[in-house]
Amino acid sequence: MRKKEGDKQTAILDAAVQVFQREGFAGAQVAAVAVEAGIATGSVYLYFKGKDAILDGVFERFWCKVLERIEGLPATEPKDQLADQLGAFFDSLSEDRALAEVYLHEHHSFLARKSGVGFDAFARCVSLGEEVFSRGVKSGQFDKGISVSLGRAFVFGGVRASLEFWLSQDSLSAAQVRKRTLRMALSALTPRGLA
Amino acid sequence: MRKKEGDKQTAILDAAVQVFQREGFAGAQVAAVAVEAGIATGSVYLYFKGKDAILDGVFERFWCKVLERIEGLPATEPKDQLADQLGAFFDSLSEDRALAEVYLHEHHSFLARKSGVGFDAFARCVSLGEEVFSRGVKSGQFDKGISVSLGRAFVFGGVRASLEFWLSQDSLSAAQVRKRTLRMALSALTPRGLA
Amino acid sequence: MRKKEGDKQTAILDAAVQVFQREGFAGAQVAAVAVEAGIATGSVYLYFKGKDAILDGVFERFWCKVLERIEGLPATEPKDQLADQLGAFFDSLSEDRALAEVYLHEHHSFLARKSGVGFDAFARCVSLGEEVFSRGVKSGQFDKGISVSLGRAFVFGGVRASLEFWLSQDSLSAAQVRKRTLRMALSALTPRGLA
Amino acid sequence: MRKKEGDKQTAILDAAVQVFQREGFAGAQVAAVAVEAGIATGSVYLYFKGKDAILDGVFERFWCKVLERIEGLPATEPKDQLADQLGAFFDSLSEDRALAEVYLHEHHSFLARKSGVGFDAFARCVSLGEEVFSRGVKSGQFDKGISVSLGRAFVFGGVRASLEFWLSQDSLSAAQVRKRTLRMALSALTPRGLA
DNA sequence: CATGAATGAGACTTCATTCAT
DNA sequence: AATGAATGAAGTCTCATTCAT
Repeated sequence: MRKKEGDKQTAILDAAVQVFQREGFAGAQVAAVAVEAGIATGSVYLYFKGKDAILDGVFERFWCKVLERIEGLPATEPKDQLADQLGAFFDSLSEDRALAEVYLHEHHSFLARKSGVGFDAFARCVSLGEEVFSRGVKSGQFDKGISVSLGRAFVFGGVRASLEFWLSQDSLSAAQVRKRTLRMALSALTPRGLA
Repeated sequence: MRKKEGDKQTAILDAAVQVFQREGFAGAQVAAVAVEAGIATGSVYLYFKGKDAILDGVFERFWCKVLERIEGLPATEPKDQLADQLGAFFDSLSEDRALAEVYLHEHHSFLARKSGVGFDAFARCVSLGEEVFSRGVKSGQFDKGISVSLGRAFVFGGVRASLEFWLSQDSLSAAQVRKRTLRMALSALTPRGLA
Repeated sequence: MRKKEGDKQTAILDAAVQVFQREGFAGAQVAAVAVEAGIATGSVYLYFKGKDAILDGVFERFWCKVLERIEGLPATEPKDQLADQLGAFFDSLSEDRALAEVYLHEHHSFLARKSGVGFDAFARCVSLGEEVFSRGVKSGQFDKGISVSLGRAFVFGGVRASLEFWLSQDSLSAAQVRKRTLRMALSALTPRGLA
Repeated sequence: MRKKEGDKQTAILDAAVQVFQREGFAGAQVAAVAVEAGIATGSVYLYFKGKDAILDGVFERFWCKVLERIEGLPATEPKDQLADQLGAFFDSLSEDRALAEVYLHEHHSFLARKSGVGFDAFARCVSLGEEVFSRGVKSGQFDKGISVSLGRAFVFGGVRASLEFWLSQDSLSAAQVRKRTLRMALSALTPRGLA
């Protein structure tokens, strides 16, 4: 797990994801992260202010990547675009099991701080999602009886839970879970009674 | 002898929910729980083996209550029964904001232990949900292209996220969130293309 | 291990010996002594002021018994009488393995307090031993080059160690160890050069 | 990096001996040992796994020193060599009153663990003593009617008791007690009837 | 006398963070 | 910049003792 000497910040984040997954954030020791990153304990503090900042760093990197993907998506039909957005979120986590577990267990404490570059990226992702949702509502593709933020929260939560499910089993592949999850997500937002 | 005054076990659980909400489980001190419960620190250990056991106790009480509600539901149409089950889950949390927050933040560590009376109750709730889902799939009400456990996970996660949303805002009442959430949940599982 | 209801003090002492042997004095809980004695924790404090007092009680009972035996010995030749005294000490411990272990491990803390009925009995035993030793020195049976109290301490310590040895093995019976130990003890005090 | 300043391990052991003597092992606080050693409480745990390990460390150092002395003794007549061995043991303790008291009070708990470098050194000392004893028995200098291990235990215990005696008084010097003790020890093992 | 639930001071130990090198 | 030994505050849990019943 020796990282390129040139990027200790990255090495620390990678190490942190591994250690946080194994021990949980609360149970993880900064010294263990340092060992995993192949550097000295004290060096961690040259790159991060403290333990919390490492977790923030993990999610900052994550959300910036997701944001990048989402912003790179072509503007298509609301339904398709929303599916692409949720898919990007799903993929960003399913590509890294350790990160996915850390997300499931520790993301709430990241959100609680409500500030920082990472939080802004997160908020922007949410915002982009809600924009697409709004467009869909206007065009009648999405149920207008659901508040936009509630709808966004619901499908987001559903995707999150699907990931958790995927991690817990071996029968379904990430692709299978992804496909079914997106179908459910869109279905959830689609007005019923309508064909 | 000094008799058991009232119900200290209950008092501790109630206190724990408050303290865990305020400080988070990791940040909460057993001494603070004791103060909140109006007893001495050491007394907590007469009722719970340790700090972890208190958290287990909180969720054991929660899931046993949910299970009781769910088992008390009449056997109706799969769609209705599933809505009732998810509603019971939603209600059990929306009735107690502090418990809801503790649920959102700490439930994963409860699940990680995978044992105890509380876990059994949780597993039974999951099981009951999947049974209803299965029935619905057979009767054609639910999409048969979704694996039962994935579908259950998705809607469960959606409801969880709706609760989180509800806690974060003031515009929508619990009843409103509940109603829309259940509609989304059922929609998610309903085959599309069907009228 | 239920004791006669009439003598809880005795029951507590008997129980204490068992528990102190198993756990050591420091590791023993008063509650465990109470359980072993078949009474309530609080009741212990009706008979003993505290945990220390129980240990004192154990050794008080022990030394009073030893004193009784020693005082009951006939006045004979110093060599024989000293052997009888040491034998009485040895027997009082070898008759009760648990007590012997407690003696070996905890007697020093009993002595450190230097007061109480038990300590007086102990001091009297020592004194009686030294008297006989002195007589033996005068009559030339014992080495006059050894200070009386040092000689007494040495043989006492030797007997103590023999007991410890006896507890640690199974080849030699108590009687065998006793016999050889007394021979060594007398030999230790007998002037040499008389070869 | 902060280099190891001096020898903290040694400082801790020295401090521990003082504190254990004053308070007894059970009553001693790790914090007090740290203060006595002039370091922070937490630093103790950089050198020792826990409180028990400190006590083990004290006796490990002690027995290794005794072993070194004993192994350095010239091979002479069994009587002389045994006297030298016991003398080395006596000296190692009489040179440090605090250590002697700790030995008297806490050595049994060290032995109870029956493992570690210190225990091996102890066992080796015992073994060397028994070898010499055996040789003496074969050459007729020592009483063949005493089991080797019992004889070793007896004289060992006698020396231990003499040390305890020496600590308790002021009339006899260490040298005087030593001389008389060794005479008694050898006498104890010498066959009688050879009068 | 008897009970045993309750108490709460106190100890061990951990670990995020610092800083001399 | 890098190191890792040192720090010391803080928290969990124990258990001798008390006292209301």
